[in-house]
Amino acid sequence: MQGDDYLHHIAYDSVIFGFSGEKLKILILEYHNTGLFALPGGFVRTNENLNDAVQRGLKERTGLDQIFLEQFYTFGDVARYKPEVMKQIIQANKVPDEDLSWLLDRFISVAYYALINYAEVIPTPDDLSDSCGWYDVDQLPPLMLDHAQIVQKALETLRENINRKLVGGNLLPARFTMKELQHVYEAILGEKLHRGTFQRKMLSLGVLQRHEKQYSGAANKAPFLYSFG
Amino acid sequence: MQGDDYLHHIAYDSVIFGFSGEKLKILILEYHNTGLFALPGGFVRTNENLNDAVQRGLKERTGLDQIFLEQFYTFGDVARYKPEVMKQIIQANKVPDEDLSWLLDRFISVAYYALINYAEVIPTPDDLSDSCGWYDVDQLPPLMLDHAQIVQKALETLRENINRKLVGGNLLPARFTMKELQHVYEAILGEKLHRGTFQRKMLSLGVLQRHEKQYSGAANKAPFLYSFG
DNA sequence: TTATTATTGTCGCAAAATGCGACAATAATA
DNA sequence: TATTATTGTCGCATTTTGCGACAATAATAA
Repeated sequence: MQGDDYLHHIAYDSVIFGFSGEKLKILILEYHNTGLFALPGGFVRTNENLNDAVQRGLKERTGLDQIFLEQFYTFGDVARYKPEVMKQIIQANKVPDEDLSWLLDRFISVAYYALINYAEVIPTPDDLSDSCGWYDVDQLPPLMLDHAQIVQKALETLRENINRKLVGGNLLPARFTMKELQHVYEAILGEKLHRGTFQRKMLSLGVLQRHEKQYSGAANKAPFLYSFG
Repeated sequence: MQGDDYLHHIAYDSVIFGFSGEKLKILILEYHNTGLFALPGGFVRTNENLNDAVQRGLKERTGLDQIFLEQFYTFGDVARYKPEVMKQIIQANKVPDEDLSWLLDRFISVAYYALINYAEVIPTPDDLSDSCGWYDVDQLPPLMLDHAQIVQKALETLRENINRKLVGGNLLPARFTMKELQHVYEAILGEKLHRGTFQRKMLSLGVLQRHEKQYSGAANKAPFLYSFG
C-alpha cells in the first residue's frame, strides 16, 4: 500500500445492508487493538474508476460480485479530519517498509450503500481489522469519525429510493414469499404496512414472477414464492 | 493559486439553474482562447469545508449568497482524466511564478446544482475565462470533459426532487403568480401540466402565502401574487 | 354605459389509487 | 372430520388525481 498507488485525499465508505431475522443490518468492522468501529472503506487506485474501487472493496469484504451499489453522498467537512485517529490505527498495525504518511492527510469520503443477500455473504476482515460483522441498524456500536452520520444519511436515501428503484428485492434470496418482502419494506421504513394493500401494490407493478408454493410444514395455507423478473 | 493551498485530486463543478422567458437555463463559462465551454467549478482549500468551497465559488460567479445548493453526484471515472485539456487552458492563461502542475493530475469532481433567481445574478467570469453566460438547457454548446453528462444527471436529480423539496420557488423572485410557478414546473419536467390540478395541488401544500393582486394592465382578471412561507 | 375578450379562481365529477376490514381457501394437526 | 393459522383476494369507503366548465374580473371596444 504505497502512497503513489492511490489517489491522495480521497476515500470511500460503504454502508452494506443485509436483512436477517426481520431486522435490517449493517456490516461493521473493528480495527486491531483500538476499540474503533468503522464502516468498510478504502482508497482509489490511480488508474481505477471510483465506482470500480468500491466494487473491489465490496468483493474483498463480502465475497460478492455484481452487487446493487449506489453512491449517495460525499462527505467533505474539515471536522472529519482527525489525524490522531488514523495514527492510532496505523500504529496498532505497524508494518515496516511502508510510507503511510499520506494516510494522515485530510480525506474527502465518497459514501455508497450496498444491498446484498445476507445469506450469501462471508464477512471478511482486512489486514487492519480483526472483525467484520453484522449489527442491527438500531444497535450499532459507537462508530469513529462521522460514520454514524454516514449511516444515517444512507438510511434516509434508502427510504427515499425504496419505491423508485425496487430496492427491496436485493436484500432477499432469489425466491421469497410476499411476507418476507413485506418485512424488508417494514424494516427499511420503520413502520408496519397493511398486508392486503402491500400485496396489491407489489403485484400491480408487474415485475414479480410467481412460482410454486412453499410448503413450510406449518398448519396453514402455503404461500407462493416470487422472484423479480 | 499555489498547489499547497488546495486539496489535490479533488474538484467541484456546479450546475447553476436559472429561469427566464419560460425556459430553464444554465450558467456556462468559456475559457480564454480555447473555445472550451465548461461548468463553473473550482477547488477546495486545505482548511475549508467542501460545501463552503462551492458556496464561495457560487458567490464569485453569481454575486449571490444564501443560495439553494445541493450535492447530487461525484464523478470519478478515469476516463475524465484528460491532462491535455487542462494544459491547453493553463497555457492560454500563463501566469508566471506559479506552479500549476498539480492541475494536470487526475481529479475527482463533486457535482452540485444550484437554483437561483435569474434576475438577481450578475454572471462574472474568473481569471481563466472570458465569458460567463446563460444557455438554454436544450441548447448548450459542446461542453468539455464529462460536463454534458453532469448536466444530464443534474436535470434528472432536479426532476426527482421537484416535489420532495419544493424546489420550484427558488428559481423565481420572492413574489410570483401561480402561472409563473407552473411554468417553472413545466420547464423542469418538460411537459405541460393541467392548470386547475396544479393550482389545487400547490395550495393544498399549505406553504404558499397569498398577497395582493398583480394588475398587469391586460384586459383580464388579475392574478394573485404568492410567496413561500 | 354596455358588450366583448382573455385570463383567473374554483368547482364538479369521473377515474384512479389507497386504507382497512372480511371472507373463503388451504395445509397441517387434533 | 373439526380446528387453527395463514394466505390470496375482494369489497367498500376514503383520498388523490385528471379534466373540463363556470362565474368573476380587468381592461378594451362599441
